[in-house]
Amino acid sequence: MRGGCGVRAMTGRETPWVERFPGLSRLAQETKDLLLSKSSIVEVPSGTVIFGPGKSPENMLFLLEGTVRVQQVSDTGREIVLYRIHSGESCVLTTACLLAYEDYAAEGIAETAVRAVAVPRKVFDDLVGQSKAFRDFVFAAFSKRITDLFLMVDEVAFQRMDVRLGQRLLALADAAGAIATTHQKLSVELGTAREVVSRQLQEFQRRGWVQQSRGKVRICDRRALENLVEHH
Amino acid sequence: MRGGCGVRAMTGRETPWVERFPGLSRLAQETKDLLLSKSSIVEVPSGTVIFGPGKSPENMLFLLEGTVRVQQVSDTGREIVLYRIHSGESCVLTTACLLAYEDYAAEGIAETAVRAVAVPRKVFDDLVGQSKAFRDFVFAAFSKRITDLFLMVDEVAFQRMDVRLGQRLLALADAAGAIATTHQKLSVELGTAREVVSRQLQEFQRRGWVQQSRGKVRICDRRALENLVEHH
DNA sequence: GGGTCGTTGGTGACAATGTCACTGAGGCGC
DNA sequence: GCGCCTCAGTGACATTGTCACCAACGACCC
Repeated sequence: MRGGCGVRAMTGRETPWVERFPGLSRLAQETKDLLLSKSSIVEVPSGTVIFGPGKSPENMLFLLEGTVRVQQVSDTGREIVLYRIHSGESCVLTTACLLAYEDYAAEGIAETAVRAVAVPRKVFDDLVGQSKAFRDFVFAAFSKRITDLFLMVDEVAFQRMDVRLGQRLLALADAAGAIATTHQKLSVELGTAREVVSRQLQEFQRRGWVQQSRGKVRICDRRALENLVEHH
Repeated sequence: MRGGCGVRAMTGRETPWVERFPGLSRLAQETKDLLLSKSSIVEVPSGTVIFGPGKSPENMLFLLEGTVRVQQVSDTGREIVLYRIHSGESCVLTTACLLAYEDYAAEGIAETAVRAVAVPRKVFDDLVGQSKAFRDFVFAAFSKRITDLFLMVDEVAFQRMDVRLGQRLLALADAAGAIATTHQKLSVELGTAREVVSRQLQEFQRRGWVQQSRGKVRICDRRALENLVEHH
């Protein structure tokens, strides 16, 4: 599963990736050709720090497979997950930000093995100039990110910890309700302390909503958690 | 000072506003002309809700004078100031966001009398397509906003209240160190409760750092507050 | 003047969350 | 087994948020 990590040239033989990319498939053929010919596909293994303080990326990335976790590292030593970039989404904004401002404290980490299209800045800029459809794609991505960050601020500032933990558990669980993570990692998700997560999980377990074991949490009563999240 | 609130056509006789707008003055003359001919100047009185839930703006705004306060209104009834748009900056991102997503909870309020240039969406899109300089301007605005929001999340999640209050007092004070505001308004700035602000201000006063009176706070020892903020 | 009312700020009790120091349990390599 | 590291549990305490209530002030009316 965890493929190589080099840069691979496009062959053009297989189904072009643009078509499988929601939001880009409606570009003009001419635009697609430009995108296909001037970009390359990169693969990075899970755990790679794609960008971070002192490490700016020189390309715009469009994720084909995998997820990238973007988190803020505070100078107090604590961390909080800002958002994730999933396949079908782009790193555009993050990249743009980091190019514009040197003193950022956010980092992007490949959470799984990642396959992405790397588009050079120059090509990206040309595309924005040429194609209205591409512009719409880019601005929609920016907009989504900013509104999400608005909600993030709202959540961090005003939401109770039990509700936020419930949300994350539901979001991170697989179909069977299992989550392979530690209390420490969950605390980074929420930007809180490990002890707080431990206490909340104990309370959830006491109520029979989850079952804990070392490095794992299993949701037993999804309905109850959803109810908690709903009725904030 | 509080002028009319209508839309006024550009006369073209006075110094074009583009020139006084940092970041736009380096546009090509052709681009400037397009911007000048297709946009209008609007004036709104202090306190006007420029956009909010259920009230999307149909134009992109470029602020010539005044400031707009953007705040998130939580469904719990609490509020927090997200950022301010000052003269020389644009509303682009906010506008873009709100157009893209209906269910937002942010609102923009004219904090002073505001004079701004209203650019129709179509013209805005054309400009982004035509001018690399305009693109750079827009992307720089987006980038700045997103990195600021990153810092905002960091601050809300990890910073102590006394430090955050000290920061705001320093930021809001005039040259003489005076701030005309209530504890309630300060609590909205920080997204906290009024009682918390009252307690912190009392502590600051006890230490001789500020002097309180009804509806006013005066900074007596700016150095001390700066020291608090520095040494987080 | 006196009365009424909304705004502003003060207070105490309590709950929720964050911080710190420490403990012990589980897993892994040797 | 033994040592070592990660992971989780615990209690004491500080900070912050919530709630209910009250007092002071200013604006307004009579």
